[in-house]
Amino acid sequence: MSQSLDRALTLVACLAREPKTLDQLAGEIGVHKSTVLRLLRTLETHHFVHREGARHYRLGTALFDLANQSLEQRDVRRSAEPALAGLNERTGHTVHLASYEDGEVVYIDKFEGHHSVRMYSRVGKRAPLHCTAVGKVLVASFPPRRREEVAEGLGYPALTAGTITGVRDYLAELDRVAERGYAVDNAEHEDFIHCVAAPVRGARGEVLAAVSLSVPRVLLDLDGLLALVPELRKAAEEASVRCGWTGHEKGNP
Amino acid sequence: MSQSLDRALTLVACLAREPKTLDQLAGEIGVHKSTVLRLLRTLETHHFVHREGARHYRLGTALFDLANQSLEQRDVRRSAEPALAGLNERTGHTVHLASYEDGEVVYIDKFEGHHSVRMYSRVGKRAPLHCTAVGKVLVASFPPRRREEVAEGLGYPALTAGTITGVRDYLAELDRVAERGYAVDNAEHEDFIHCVAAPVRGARGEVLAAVSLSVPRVLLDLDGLLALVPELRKAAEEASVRCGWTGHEKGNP
DNA sequence: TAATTCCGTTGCATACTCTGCAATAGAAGT
DNA sequence: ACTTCTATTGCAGAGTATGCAACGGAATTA
Repeated sequence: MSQSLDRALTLVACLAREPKTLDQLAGEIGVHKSTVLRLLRTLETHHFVHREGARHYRLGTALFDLANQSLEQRDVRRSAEPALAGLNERTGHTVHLASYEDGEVVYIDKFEGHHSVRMYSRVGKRAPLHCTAVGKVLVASFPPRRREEVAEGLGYPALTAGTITGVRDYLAELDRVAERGYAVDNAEHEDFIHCVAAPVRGARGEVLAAVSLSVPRVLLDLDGLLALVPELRKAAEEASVRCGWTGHEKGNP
Repeated sequence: MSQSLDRALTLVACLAREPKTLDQLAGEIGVHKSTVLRLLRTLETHHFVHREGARHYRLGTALFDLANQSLEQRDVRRSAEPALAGLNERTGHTVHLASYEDGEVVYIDKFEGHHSVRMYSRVGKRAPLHCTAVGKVLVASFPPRRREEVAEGLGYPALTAGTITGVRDYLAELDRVAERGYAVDNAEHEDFIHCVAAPVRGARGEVLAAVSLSVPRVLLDLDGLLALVPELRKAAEEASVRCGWTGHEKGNP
């Protein structure tokens, strides 16, 4: 592990929240300011950070550039876009596209709901596997052995009253999800918001990502949300077709 | 300048184009693979890169996250969004929001045109100041002395037949832009595409960014494009108001 | 206007981190 | 089974990053 690189990346993460001064940064990561200065200078030449006035640093534009290039590489995202935009248009609710990465869910695309009450999220944000509809869909797509492995590696923090907090319960839930073909998060991640999710499949039937609808409970009760499932699955299927999917439901090759 | 950090950031830039193997990367930056491996590992723990299968690395999701957090901080972007979306909706053409940074233009937002012929660009991309409408608007907003400074620092590469290639011509153009309140790029950056741009101002009248309309010439001739200027200025003004602008045209406080 | 404080910046010597090498291990292909 | 290719690890030396302390400039206070 490279010390200086590690420190530099930590600096970048610190700056993500808000612009900061040299001293603030030095204090936060516990390194002398001269060191921080030098790291910042290198980051600056690569446009990773940018000087704001004389005494503040903020994130630079290389991040935008890299992120967009990276997103363009994600074929699922590009392929799924029209289907998700349509779903968002028709339902008026927040649509997320998420994939599995290192024991977490990562949001790779988002379409804002049309209502004023919105869920807070962000492309690139990570979320737990055990209490999100997308997480359930993604893990449910794994072969049984791996499913257990992953399930056992989770910490099951209880984020709301409804959060699943044990391996057994989670595995049982995954079975249900795999069988039904969609997952529900009944305010298990955030109070006041519930979601449904369905898988997006690729050419060989493998699950590439999960699409979800996130709706504040004040706008729609659980039955209302479940009534949207056919619409959701239609969109997920449309996205799957765009990703090269041809076959039908099942199959873990 | 930190060597290891410099190398690591270069690696990230290399990965932006496409996923690569360890050896490829080592070759590209001219460093032994064991070194590259260690840098990649650190980058990986920060989610800057991600292992794809066993022998490929791609950009990680931290980039999305940071980029989006950073964009959320850019007040201009958030404030200008509705006005730009409206302009895009009404005209059907590509709308860009750009700001000045280190002698270049940086695109900080983009709304795709509705036509199949599109301009290639990307949020985060950088472009020259001398041959873009947004560049002219941004530099024209500087006080005279600084304007000259910047103008003299440019290289004036001729990207098309119409590109301005000298300091004098450029300064004269800036005068016109400042007077008219908008700028034109008559296929000076890319053949086949021409643009018009106008400034977005903040509370004290200072120019925060520039909005532009980019249109392929096959869709609209120059007169047709210029006919859109009032529409463009209306949108730029609307955005300015959202950014706290109250006064009228002129004024460099 | 002068004094004070707060930051950012630079030079330098030291220590430690990073680097390159060479050997190992493991996978893919023949 | 053998070859080839790639990733991975241990080690010792070199070079780089680090912390310190002093400097300088700007803003703040008296």
